[in-house]
Formats: sequence, structure tokens, C-alpha cells
Amino acid sequence: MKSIHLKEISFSIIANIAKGIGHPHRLELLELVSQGSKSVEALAKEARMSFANTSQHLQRLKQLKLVTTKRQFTTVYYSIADASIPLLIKMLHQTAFNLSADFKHTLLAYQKEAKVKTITMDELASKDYLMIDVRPTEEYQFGHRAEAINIPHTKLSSSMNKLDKQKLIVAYCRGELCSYADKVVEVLTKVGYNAVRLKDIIMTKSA
Amino acid sequence: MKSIHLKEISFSIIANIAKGIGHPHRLELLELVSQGSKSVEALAKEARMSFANTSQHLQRLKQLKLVTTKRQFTTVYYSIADASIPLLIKMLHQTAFNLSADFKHTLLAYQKEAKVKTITMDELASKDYLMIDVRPTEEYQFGHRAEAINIPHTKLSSSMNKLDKQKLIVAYCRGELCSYADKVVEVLTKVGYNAVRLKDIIMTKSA
DNA sequence: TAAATATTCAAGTATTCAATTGAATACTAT
DNA sequence: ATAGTATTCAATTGAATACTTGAATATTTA
Repeated sequence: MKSIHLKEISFSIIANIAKGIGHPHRLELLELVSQGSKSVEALAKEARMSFANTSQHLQRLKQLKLVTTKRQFTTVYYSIADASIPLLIKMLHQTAFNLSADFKHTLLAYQKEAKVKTITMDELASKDYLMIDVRPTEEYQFGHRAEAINIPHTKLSSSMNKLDKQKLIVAYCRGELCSYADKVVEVLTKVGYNAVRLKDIIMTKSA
Repeated sequence: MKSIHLKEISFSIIANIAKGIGHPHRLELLELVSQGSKSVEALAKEARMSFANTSQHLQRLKQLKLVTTKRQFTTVYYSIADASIPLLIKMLHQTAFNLSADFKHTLLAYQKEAKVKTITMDELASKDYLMIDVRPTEEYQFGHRAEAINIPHTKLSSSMNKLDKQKLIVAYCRGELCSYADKVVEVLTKVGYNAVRLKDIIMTKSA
């Protein structure tokens, strides 16, 4: 095989993967399934896309082998196909942030407007804190930071009494575009907790 | 600003970056300018694309701020716009390799057929070797591994007498799809050198 | 001002992509 | 066999993309 042939085949395949994530809907769907197996219905609802459209995009992701499926009776569960995909997407976020003044500005403006303090893992190093994962419990079970407890944002009201007001509460969710943590921090701050949002999220599979 | 709005804007911007690299020609052009500033003519020639097409794709990359330009008289030099881009592309290669049996098989089959031994940095740890960068000198000057000397593949014949036959010669070029290192290793092996190709390439800017 | 060199732009054509609508399929329970 | 639930497929329409051809532009030199 000539090397020019290898190059052409390879670039074609690699570019096709990039093209596959080159649509906002598919990117969002991939980020959602990175957090755990989900049904088409759940994905459509979470991403606020029409059912047929969601299914179409999922077929495209499946064709590219970015996702895998598992049917349980009538329900098909979609999962991330490879551990490198979330890393790829994270890198994509980083590059977009570096390149796009619009994106950077929009993100920073939103954070300022939301009046939610953020903190990095480095900044946390010398502090005493409680870390809470505000995603749905299935996503927590799929993988979470070892030190985090799960308080789904939908159950904040009934769970917040468990929290120590003397401690710094650090909330995280799916990624920088997920607003659950913002909402939780806002509510907790209002009732007197010292709450912040974790800035950089590095998800690990639970042991 | 509503969080749903932020999400939509953000995914749109991020996905657009992915779409920008979602074409084999643009991906190749980006990999080439990652190795140093290049003119349109040089890029068209290296990538074997028509001039007009090359320019069109470069305009697209420029529009997405993936590349920057600098005009010197009549010649426009294209450069990589951000250090995260080569890392993103490398991650993309990795994901494609993991997902695509075709890609993996094609790459491994080519390497087997080329009869070129490869070696990793880890495997080199305990060995005595000479590392050679076989890219054009401008690319070497732009950035290279600190321990490498530059022997452009086009100047192998006149330079190989400088090499010690007692030492292991480790060649590298632009990335896994660049065949210059394969050719150099083939030639050196034929005339009695102990030559291999470096498997994983991690480029650093020269200090 | 004109020529040379390098590059970009514009338009046409063909192809691919995305969303919607509606039909078809897969599976279980009755 | 039929109904219910969930999902996928197919076709259409309109938008977006890619390549080619040829014109236009940018810059320097003479």
C-alpha cells in the first residue's frame, strides 16, 4: 500500500469522526451519554430535541461507532463507546474557548451574571469542604468523584438539611455548560450556606 | 441570560470548530501548519490539492480562527492559531484509532507491509540511541525534540555518513501518517544501520 | 503604467446534511 | 392476533458544503 493511500484513507476516517461531532445536537447527545446510559426518550427530553431528530442523530453517532446500544425490552439504551471520547470533547471545549472570543465572552458573562462563585481543584487543596454531585443518581452511579456525595438538583430542598453550614459546599455537574450546579449554588447561598461551583471537572469512573 | 441560551450558543460554537476540522483536506492542512508557517503554494503542493481548493479550505480555517496569516510581500504564510489545536487533533487520531477497526487495521497493515520497526519513548528509556528529525529544516526550527538532530529526508544520501552504525537510529517526522520516517528507516536499514521509527510523537517548541 | 507572482473571490454544479412528517419495525402483554 | 410502547426508517424539502473554472485583487519590480 502506498503511503499516499494510507494518508488519504486515514484523514478521511479521522475527519469523519470530527464531522460526526460537528453538529450541536450530536455534541450534546454525546456529552449526555458520557454521563451514563440513557434512552432515546430521556435524551430527547434532556436535550429538548424532537424525538425523530434525536433518533436520527443517534443513528449517525452509532454509525460512526461513537456510541453503543443495548436494548432492554422496548427501550434502547445509548452509551459512550470509548473512554477517549469525553477527553476529545473536553479538548474541543478548550480549543473553542481559546479561539472564540464569542464563546469565551459568553461563558464568562453568563458566569458573572449568575453570580455564582467558582473554584478550581487547586484552590481547594488547602480547604475543608464538602463536595456534592448534583446530577441524577444514575449518572452519579455511572461515575463520580470519589469524595463527592450525590444530591440531585431535583432533590435539593429535601436534602439540604444534611449539609453543614460551617463547611464550604462545592457543587459540580456534567460540565461547564450544565447549569444544575449554578442553580444549586444559588439556592444554597440564599439560605446561608457557603457554596461554590467546581470549575474544572474531571470525571472518573467509580471503582 | 438563560442557561438554555448559553448552552445553545456554546454547543453551536464548539460544534462549529469540530465541523471545521471535519474534512480530510482541512485536517491535513492543519497538521501541516502545526509544523510551522507555510505558504498556500507549499501547502497545496505538500497536500497534493488544487491551488484554488487549498485556498478555499484555508479561508474556512481562517474564518474559524484555527489558523492565522502573515503576509510577506506577495506570499501569505499560514500558522496554527493556538497550541491546543495539535493536541485536539492528536486526541482525534486516538479516538479514531480506538473506534474504527478500518483505521486501526489499515494503519497496522501498512506498518507491517512497510517492514519498518517502531519503538516507543518508554522502550527507548534504557537504550543508547541517536534521534533524527527527518522533516524539512524550517519545521525542525519551528519546534523539535531537544535530543534530535535534523536530517531532512531529502538530504539523507549526503548526510548518512554522519551517522554512527554502532548506534540505534530513531527517526521521526510529523505524525503517524507521515511516511518520511518510514522511507528513511528503510534506506538506512538497507545499508546496514540499525534504524527504527519513533511510534508516539510528542512535539515540543524549541526553547 | 505594465508585468510578474501569489492569492483570494465569485459563480455554477453536484453532493451532502438536517429537520419534519409519516410509515414501518421491535418487543411485550393480553 | 392485536394493542401498547418505544424506536427506527424512508422520503421530501431546503440549506449547507465542496470542487472547479475563471475573474479579481494584492504586492513588488522594472
